[in-house]
Amino acid sequence: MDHLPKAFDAHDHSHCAGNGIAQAEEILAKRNLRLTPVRRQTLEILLAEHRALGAYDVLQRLAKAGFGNQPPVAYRALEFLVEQGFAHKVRRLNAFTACMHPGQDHAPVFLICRLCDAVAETPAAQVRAALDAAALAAGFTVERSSIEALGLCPNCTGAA
Amino acid sequence: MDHLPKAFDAHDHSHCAGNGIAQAEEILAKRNLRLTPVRRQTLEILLAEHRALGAYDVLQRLAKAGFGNQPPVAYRALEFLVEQGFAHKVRRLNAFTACMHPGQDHAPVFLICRLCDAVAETPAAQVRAALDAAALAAGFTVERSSIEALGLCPNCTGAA
DNA sequence: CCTTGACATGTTATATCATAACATATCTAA
DNA sequence: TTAGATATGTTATGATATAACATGTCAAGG
Ligand SMILES: [Zn+2]
Ligand SMILES: [Zn+2]
Ligand SMILES: [Zn+2]
Ligand SMILES: [Zn+2]
Repeated sequence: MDHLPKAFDAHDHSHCAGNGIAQAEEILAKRNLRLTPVRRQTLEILLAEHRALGAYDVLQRLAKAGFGNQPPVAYRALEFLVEQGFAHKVRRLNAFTACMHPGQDHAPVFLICRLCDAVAETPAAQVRAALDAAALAAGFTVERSSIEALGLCPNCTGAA
Repeated sequence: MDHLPKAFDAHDHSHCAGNGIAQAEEILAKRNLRLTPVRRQTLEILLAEHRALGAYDVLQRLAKAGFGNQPPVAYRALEFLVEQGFAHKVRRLNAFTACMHPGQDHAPVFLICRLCDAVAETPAAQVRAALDAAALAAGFTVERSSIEALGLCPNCTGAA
């Protein structure tokens, strides 16, 4: 089993975090939008782990870093990151995770491990195509989609 | 465009409701489980429309029908119906909808119209297969999945 | 400069969604 | 007919999310 998503594989995670911030800065500069301190910190919080964090978890960490600790502080930063494509909301978890391919237009497919809570974003083209075809047959136009699988990641498959 | 899902097409809706209850009764009898008054009423409430209702909407209707009006009343009935496969939770909406193919083992794919709120369940085999393949490539074992599309139904596509 | 308008943040309050825990009632089978 | 299992009622609280408004920051145009 090669080419595992980073979330399921040992890797130099400092790259993930560093790249995430760098790409966000670059893309936002092109769009004339600002990666303000709260937004930056929020993205760093999400990038710190390959899993999804609830808004209140994020809020708590923001508060520790010296930002306001009222819910809108977290929700606004998260909303911005989601709109700009640097984070996604995982609906099954009511939680947020950093996007692993910012800049590339993509509808994410999430694999969520129910044991270790790892969240991986996996290539979606085929799944999207199948969904679009099913929708088309029903005369339905897809604008946004959430595709999420809950199960066991490779590391937890044995331990089940 | 033929073979539209009922949710998007004019149809004799009394069949949907009647069949839904009848099938639930039959299946539950086989399983030695009971379609109690609250459960039955809850299923009727969900079957009444091809859309998803929040638990508190359901609760309000249950209260009007003479049942308790505390949240657990609705959540327990909904949980039972979901476990037994007569209803699904639509995660994007935090809401519940009656299953259109009870008895058949299936992971649903939902098409949710953002204008008229109609929710249709559409054939999922291809989409599921694509998702399973993507997961397999990542060494991930899918146990449950939610696949939901938000967009415009055939009736609302023009009106957009 | 300095004003002004857009954007961003802080804060209060409240809305919405969901479950824990325990008391009471009903059904089923020994 | 009584004991255990299942179901319902009720209180209380937890978890998630947004509305509304006050304050602060910044960058352009005068
Ligand atoms: Zn990493
Ligand atoms: Zn895992
Ligand atoms: Zn119908
Ligand atoms: Zn519609």
